[in-house]
Parts: sequence; C-alpha cells; structure tokens
Amino acid sequence: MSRELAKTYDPAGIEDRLYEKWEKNKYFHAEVDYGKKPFTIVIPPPNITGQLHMGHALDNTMQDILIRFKRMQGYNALWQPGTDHASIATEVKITEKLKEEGIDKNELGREKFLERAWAWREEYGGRIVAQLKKMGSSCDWDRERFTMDEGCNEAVTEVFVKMHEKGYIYKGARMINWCPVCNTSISDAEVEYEEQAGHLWHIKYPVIQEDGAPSETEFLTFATTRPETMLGDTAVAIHPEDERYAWLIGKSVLLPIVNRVIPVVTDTYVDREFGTGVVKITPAHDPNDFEVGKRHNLPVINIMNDDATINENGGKYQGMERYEARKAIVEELDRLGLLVRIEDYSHNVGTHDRCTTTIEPLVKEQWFVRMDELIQPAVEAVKKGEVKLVPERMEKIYFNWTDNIRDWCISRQLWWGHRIPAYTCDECGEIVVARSMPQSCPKCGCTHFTQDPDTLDTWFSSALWPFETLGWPKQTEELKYFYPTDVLVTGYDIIFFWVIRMIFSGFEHMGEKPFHTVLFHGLVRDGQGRKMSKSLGNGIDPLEIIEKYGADALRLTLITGNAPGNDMRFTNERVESSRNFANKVWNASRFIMMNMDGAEDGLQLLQLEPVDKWILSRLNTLIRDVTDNMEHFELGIAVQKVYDFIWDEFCDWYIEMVKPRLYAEKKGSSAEGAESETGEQGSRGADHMADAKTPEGNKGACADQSRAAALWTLKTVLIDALKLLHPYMPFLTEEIFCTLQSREESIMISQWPVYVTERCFAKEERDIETIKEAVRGIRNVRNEMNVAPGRRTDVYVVSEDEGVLGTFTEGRLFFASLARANQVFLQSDRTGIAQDAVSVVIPGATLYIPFAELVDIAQETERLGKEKKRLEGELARVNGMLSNEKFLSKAPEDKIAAEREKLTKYTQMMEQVNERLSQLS
RNA sequence: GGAAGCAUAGCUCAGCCGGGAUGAGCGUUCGCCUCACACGCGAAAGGCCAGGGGUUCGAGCCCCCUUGCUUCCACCA
Repeated sequence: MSRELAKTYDPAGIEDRLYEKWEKNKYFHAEVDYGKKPFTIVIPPPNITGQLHMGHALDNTMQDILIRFKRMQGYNALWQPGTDHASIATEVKITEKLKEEGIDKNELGREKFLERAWAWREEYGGRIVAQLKKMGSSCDWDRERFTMDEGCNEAVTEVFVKMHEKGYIYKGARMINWCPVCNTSISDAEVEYEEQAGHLWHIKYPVIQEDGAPSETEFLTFATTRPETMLGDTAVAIHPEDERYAWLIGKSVLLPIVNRVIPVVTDTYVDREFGTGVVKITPAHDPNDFEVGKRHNLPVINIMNDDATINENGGKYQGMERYEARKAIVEELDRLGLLVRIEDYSHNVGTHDRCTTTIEPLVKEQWFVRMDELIQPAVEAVKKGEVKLVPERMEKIYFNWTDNIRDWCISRQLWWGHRIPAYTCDECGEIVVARSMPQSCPKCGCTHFTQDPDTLDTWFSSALWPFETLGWPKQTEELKYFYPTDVLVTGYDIIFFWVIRMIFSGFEHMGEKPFHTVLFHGLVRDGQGRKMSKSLGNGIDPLEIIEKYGADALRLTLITGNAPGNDMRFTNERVESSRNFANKVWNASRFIMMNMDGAEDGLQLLQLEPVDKWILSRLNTLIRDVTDNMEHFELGIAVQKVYDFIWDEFCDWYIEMVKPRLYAEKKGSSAEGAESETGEQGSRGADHMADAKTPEGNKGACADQSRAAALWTLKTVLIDALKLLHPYMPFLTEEIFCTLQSREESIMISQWPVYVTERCFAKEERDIETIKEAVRGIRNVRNEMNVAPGRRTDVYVVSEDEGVLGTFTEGRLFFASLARANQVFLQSDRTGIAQDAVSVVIPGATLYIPFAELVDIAQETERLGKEKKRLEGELARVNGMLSNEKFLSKAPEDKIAAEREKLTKYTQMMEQVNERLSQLS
C-alpha cells in the first residue's frame, strides 16, 4: 500500500533529498499575486565571510517557522534572502590572508585588492547560503540579493545623494572613533567599552607668574589616565565656583616638555569632587575636551598619526608608539619632579568591536548623517505601536538609544564597500555629491574630479535592505506588493546597528515603516551559560549537530523552552531529546501505515466511537491554541503543545486505546472471538448495558467498521498534527506526509488546520478522562503491589450512575487492554466481588481488582487512608472558597460553578472511600 | 552613575488574560525487550515559585523594598 518506513528515523538520508525536491518545485518562490495576501520577511543578511553559527541557526529557524506557518495559512509568503558584503569584517580577513601570502595591502593597491575581494566573495559567499539550506530554510533563492550588487549600489548612491541634498548628510571635522589597527574611523555603535586596569597619574604643571616665568613653588596638580596626551594640551580647566582655585582664574600654566604656555579656563564640566578638581584639556584627543575646547576657543593640536604613533607635534617623541610614549613621558615628568604620584585605577576603555584594539578619539574630517530629525518618525512609530517590538521591554533599549542619538559617522577608510559618491574638483577643491562623476565643476568649470576615496559604513546599505531587495529605487511591482514587509526576526544585539536604522530609512525613503513587528531572540549560550566564542572554543557547530541528529532536532531544540528575547543554553542532551521526539513521530506514523488498508477512507464522522471523538476534540483544541500562540509569536509554547499532544495524548493514550480494534481484523473473521470473549464473559456479571448496546449478530461487520473508524481517526489526527509540526520540523513531517498518502505533493503547501465547532466533543472528553483516570488508578495499584505486568486480573467497575457504566461499556475493549484486565464486569453493586479485592476510587465509580492471593488488609487500609487525606485536603480548600462570602460575591460565575462541581465530585469520592474503609474494618 | 533581565523539582527552563504547581525535558528510584518506537512503555519520588511588605475574594504572575546573578547604556579626567 504505502512505502515502507525504516525502524529508526534517519534524517541524514532524507533531508537533502527533500530540500532538493522543494527547490525544484519552486515551493519557496513567491510571485506578485494580488489575489493573495502577502507575508514577507527579509533575512538579516549574513556576512559573506561568515560560517553558520548557533545564532544564525536560531534566527533562521524562527523565520522559517513563521514563513512556513503563513504559507500554509494561504498567504503569499516571501522570505527574501541575501548576503552582506560586511565591509570591515571582510576587508580585515582579506588583508590577513594577503599578509599570509606576504603581500601588503597598500602595495597591492585598491584596484587589485578589490579584485581579490570579489574573488573571495565568489569563493565563500555561497558557503553560508548552502548552510542555511541545510537548516531547511525556505527562502526564495531566486530572489537572492547581495548588498553590493548593482541594484543595491544604485540604492545606496540614490540615498546618499538625496540625503545630502536634504542636508542630512554633511562632511565635517568632528571627534570620531579611530581604530589604529584597521586604520579607519568607526561609528559609536562599533565601540565596545571594557573595564581595564590602568593608572591615574597625578601630575603638576608650574603656574606662570606675573613676570611670565614659571613658578618654582606654585603648581597646579591634576590626575590623568593618559599622560601622553599632554603633548596636545591646550588648557587646564577648573570649576568656576571652586574656591580652592579661584586665585588661578585668568592665569596660565607652563606645559612641560613642550614648553607651551596654556591658559587656565573655567568650565562647569569639571567635577570638583573627582581627583584634585583640575582637568588637563586635550581637545584633539578626548571628546569632552573637544567640547570644552570649542567653548573656550582653544586650539586643537593633533599629536597622533593614523597608526597611533606620535606625530611631528610631539617633538622629540615623534614616531614613538602611543604606549611607549606614555612610558617615556611619565619618566621624563618624574625626572623633572612633576610626577606627584601614581594610583591604581580601573576604568572603561573604548575598544573596536571587530579587532578589540583600543580606539583613539581623534578629530578628523568625515561624512556624517544628522540624526535628530531623521530619527523622529522611527520614534513615533514605536511609540504609537505602528512598529511593535516583541518582547515589549526592547522598547526601553530602543528609546534609550534614540533619546541620546548622536550624528552617525558613515565614512570608512576602507576599500571594500560602497564608495562615497562625492567628487572633489581637482582645480578648486569644490566637493560635488552626485549619482555619477560630474562633467564640470559648478564653481570653476574644471572637468577633472577625484572621487572621495572612502567607503560607507556597512550598515548604511543594510539600513535599506527591506526595500532595496524589492527593487528600490525602481518602483517595481514587488516593491508595491511586498512592502512594507511583515516581521523582522533578529537578535537584540543589533538593535542599534540595524533595526533602528532600517526603521528611519523606511520612513525617509519609502514614506512607510519597513515592517510592523520586530521579533527578538536572545543569545544561544553553552551548557554553562557562557557566550559561545571562538576564543573560549566553546562554540557548537550547528552543522555537526545537523549531521548527527538532523536539522529538525536542531530546530526543535532551539525553539522549545524559550521565550522571545531570552538567552538560552544549548546542550547535546536537549538535542537528543528532540531527536527522540522525531523518532517517536516517525514510529507512530510507521505504526499507522502498517495498519492502513484503505478501508478507513471515506468515513463519516457519525460512525466514530467516543474515543475517536475524544482525540478529534483534543486535536481541535490544539489547533486553536497552537494557531493562536503562533500568531502571537509564542513559538516555544506552541511547539510544546504539539509535542505534548503527539507524545502524550496521541501516542501514549489514543494509539494504545485503539490497538485492540486494529488487531481484531488481523486475526481475520476470528476477530469476533476477541470481542465476544469480553462481551460474553462480561454479561455473566451484571452487564445489562453492554448487552443492550452490542448487537449479537453482525459482529464481524461491526468490528470492520470500528477498525476503519479507528484508522480514519488515526490518519486524520496524524495528518493535522504533522501539519502543526511542519513549520518546526519540516523534513520529518514532509517525509511522513508524502509516504502516508503515497503522493509527492508537499505538506508545506498543504492547508493549515482550522478549528471547527463540529469537532468539539465535550461529553466524550469528559468520559474518556474518566476511563483514563481508572486506568491510571489501576496501574498505580498494580505497580504498588508488584503485580507482574504480564498477569491479567478481573476488574469490576461499580457505579450507581448509568452514565458512568455506559462510558465503560463503550470503552470496555480498550479499557480492558489498558487496565490489563482479563474480564471487565460492569455493575451497580458489589455483588460477587471478593471481600479482599483491591479498590480504586475515581469520580463516579469504584473499581475492584480481586487477586487470588490474600491482600494485606492493613496495607490496603493505609492506602485508602492516604487517599482520604488527600480528599480531605481538597474538600477543605473547596469548602473554604465556597464558604467565603466575598469569593461568592466577587468571583466570576463560571469559576464559582467550577468549584461547586469539584465539591460534588470530591464529596462523592469521599463517600466511596469511607464506604470501602468500612467494608475493610 | 543610569536601565533592563533573571531567581519555579537535583539540573536546564516553560508557565500566555491573577483563579487549585496532575508543569516539561534531562537526571533519580522501581517494574517491563507488551507484535510502532529501549531514541521505548508503565509507575513513583522530588517545589514555602529568592526574602520581606502591599493590592485582591484569590498572587509564581500586579505594586514597593531587600538580596544574589547576568546584561545593556553612560565622557567623570
């Protein structure tokens, strides 16, 4: 009938084949189609130098889940993929590789270097894409983009020119962060502060006397963490209201070594409490000093070269590396008797996030984006909820940044990236910003220009990603149809780099938000909660995990037990349990397929038995809950519910419950035997109801029909459960889905299950729950009494409630099987039950299990005593609530009704227990 | 110096609108190779939901304080 499935699920043999099939059939591809609603996600483009790590794995799993979910719901789902040129990261790697080959980047020259970079991109750019495919990512690869492809280049130029025209982009000399190793400026966001142990050097400068000579007795003492910058000092500052130093106002001091006379200025920036209350001012090498310098018109003396060696302004220290110079200068000051003391001091030092080099604040001419106005729509959008951040707390981080926004330094002294479209007139030096090289200078008419050698910050192009990938600046159909996109999935670590910049760019260039929701995830940490890092060597390679356990197991592991924005720990044990779940699904499906024979097709809902309705009803609820959770981005909760349903309710209960019905047919017409055995023997007891409901004749046909109903239900539930699981575990579910139905049509384009009221069966849910409780009670007792699993016993169900007896009559077949019962007797009193039978009390009925050997009455009394105590507790709680007038007057009605129902139930059970106890005494 | 997050079973974590913690996986104990699965089945043990106040008929959940851990932001030389 259907293809055979192997005994154990082997993902390695399946995943690649299915992915090829999906790609070949263009299931990932989305075309503009106004008949369907679009759902769009743009991928956070991975670096071309990158290798898939756990962060990518998590990020892309989440996106794939959402895309697959929406696709199945009937949306025109587009997952727009692409890669990032990652200017500085790539340039650093290539430079390193060149170095290995003994080639100096600068000797090679810009053009040759770029050739190498493109070759690198050719070689490695596809690697990360191949790895994403391994994860099962259903990206529309036909639309793959690259941040430096022709279209993106055009977009970048367009944006630069337009923003320059509007005055948002300007060139100016500002204090910027300089990386002396990468030899480029970097933005504030790229600076990582790190606590470093350092020193606080207390130094004194001689005060200039009235006669213009430096005093030998009067000094001004201050503390600094960077003594070498004194070479560029142009003032010393005190607080205007600091009485200790009032006498110095208007005076000057002598800057030793360089022998420059510098003024004492007053500025409220000075903290009187810190150190001596005096600050040396170096406008060229400290952002605060730069501001002080501006306020007091102080000269800016740059003392450093780009590689952080001292330049010609450092006199005899010229050419010395910055830390060597520090040492030498401190020594000289000491010799001059100007070093007061050295104190240990730990402070925050800015480092470059790429290379960890200590950055050097420098004043340099750079290109900037003015942020104050630009950011406003992005602030408003989040405030108004037009763009939602999930989880909400990310908004605080977001606003913290926007509230303290500073202009964005976008020029980089790098080669790999988008070259700035600014051209300097070779004659008059006029700078022209244009889409292409200007024909003639608007000022002098000269025709020779030199393009600005700098490139743009990588994030300048990434900021345009949601619309440039859809064709902008061309007004494409894609842009009209898919923009704004829907959800952006990313880590909270790039909220400043990327998320905010995309949002303001969307408003500025498209006049609309780029997406309505940002779904954040946390960091994937190692088993001990440490960040995975190359230096620690604790990184876990997703590809190795895929190889060993399968992509589905990896995906499930990354999603379960995790809430949005929270960090998670990754351990192999967790992957193993995911893998085990995959195997469980696999085997349940295998079991169902082994039994299918086609008779189950075309069945009517009304031919189902209560237990079939029970599982359908449970499934129906599951469909509703899971869909709801997924719509609210509660992916971990959703999949946990699917997991529990499949393993617990479907496999451990339902499949076990229907086994007798399936096996009945296997024995051919003698199946009757199995059924009638229980039936007939049961009727020897007080089993009037079972007789009434089981027609004596036509038993074979009845069994066949029952079997078909069970199979139909198994198949129906399995298919829907597979669909709910598919976004999380695409490969496994696809393989089973196709095999099960002997067809190639993919589950990924099947319809997402929908909640229907026709499949709510409240009564059946309650009834089956009663039987489950009975089974659990019996298993418990048997375990406690060490009854061998193979040993069958009689079971008596005693109840005065005909409804309860009816439930057991209908479920007799599977109840007998699950309770390991020889015969099941249903009756309204204790007639014929041995005095020393073991009893189990469930709501509405007492079960008796007679054993051949004598049961220890004392032990049995004790066991019932425990049950009594438990019930007493429950009753105390319920009674407490129900006797509380305030509860009765203020609690919602259904809550009160529920508690009343519990009271009835527990009271009844208590009576049963007491009755049994009295029988034993 | 600001701000956020976390603290629930031995471990790692869920717990969505405030309504009995029958929480999950792993681990532990006991019994089972029961004809889908030992990557399994059944049963069990294990929790004053960090501490202290408050709001409420009712708090793991809301408010305040305290403690411990983690992270982000910030120019204190």
